[in-house]
Amino acid sequence: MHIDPVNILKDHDLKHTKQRVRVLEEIALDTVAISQPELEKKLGKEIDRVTLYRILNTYEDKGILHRIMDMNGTANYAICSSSCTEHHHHDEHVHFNCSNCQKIYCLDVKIPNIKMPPGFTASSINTTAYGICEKCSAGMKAD
Amino acid sequence: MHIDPVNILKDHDLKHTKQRVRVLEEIALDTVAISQPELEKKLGKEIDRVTLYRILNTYEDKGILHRIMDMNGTANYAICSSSCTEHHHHDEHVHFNCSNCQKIYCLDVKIPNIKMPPGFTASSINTTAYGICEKCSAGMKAD
DNA sequence: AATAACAATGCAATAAAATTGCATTTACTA
DNA sequence: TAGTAAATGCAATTTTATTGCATTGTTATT
Repeated sequence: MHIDPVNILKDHDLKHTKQRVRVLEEIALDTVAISQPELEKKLGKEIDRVTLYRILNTYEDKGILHRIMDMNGTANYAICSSSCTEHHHHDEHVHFNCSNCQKIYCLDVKIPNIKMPPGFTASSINTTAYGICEKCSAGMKAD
Repeated sequence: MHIDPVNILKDHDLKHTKQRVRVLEEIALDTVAISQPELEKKLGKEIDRVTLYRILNTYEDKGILHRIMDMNGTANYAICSSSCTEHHHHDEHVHFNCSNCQKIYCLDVKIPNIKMPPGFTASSINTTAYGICEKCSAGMKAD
């Protein structure tokens, strides 16, 4: 799947601006989620801090990005699967948060069904595993 | 199970101070997790903001409290089960975050085993469901 | 292509949340 | 009960997030 920022914007009735395109490009670069502070570092010279906040928020609202909170309460963003809509996110896959490099992976593993106790109605669910990722466990052997 | 702050402190080699006792008392009041801002509101007159931060941190380090991040990146705290130690938390139960009252419940539901992809080694896992809790769904009928 | 309408951006100011250093107070030990 | 070390409170600072408004840029229409 190839990401085309311009089409994504069109599909969601968002105006085409260079800042919005840049944000999507940057996030599409890697398959892992990128944190808000990292984005800020990378795009800080091109895009105002406040604008970045606003772009990320509208992308989340529109179902273009999904937001994953890490252990420290930092927001991380990844591109949504095509099934996400403005009204409901379908990021029901397991996340993996590496405690070494802090990266958050969207794993190709579905969240198992979990039965809620009487009275509790779940509309969405998130599970994230913490540990050492692929790259770090390879790298740690080498170093 | 009855919570005795004084014994908890002793068991973990922590000095007995009235601030530490108050924090534990406050958290033990309810079975649901309480957010850092709520604690601050409740204890703000008795305990300095900074002290509260420090107490919560040491409690987490010692395995007395576990911290659950909600959707907004706000820290919530609940008393750990007895099996938690200084070196490893065992809060491997499902959390439920009510989108109405924002409360976080520690459900008596174990997280199912999830097989990680090759190269990924998980040392802990967290799953939280979002939706409407028991009390809110009852209350919403009434109101 | 020009322009009108409106949305997005950047900047400045403000607010909120978290952290640090240090003087004072408090708890535990001998 | 005196000494020691740790915990607390306060002030200052830093970091993160939010708001208002003037300016710029995008799109639809002619």
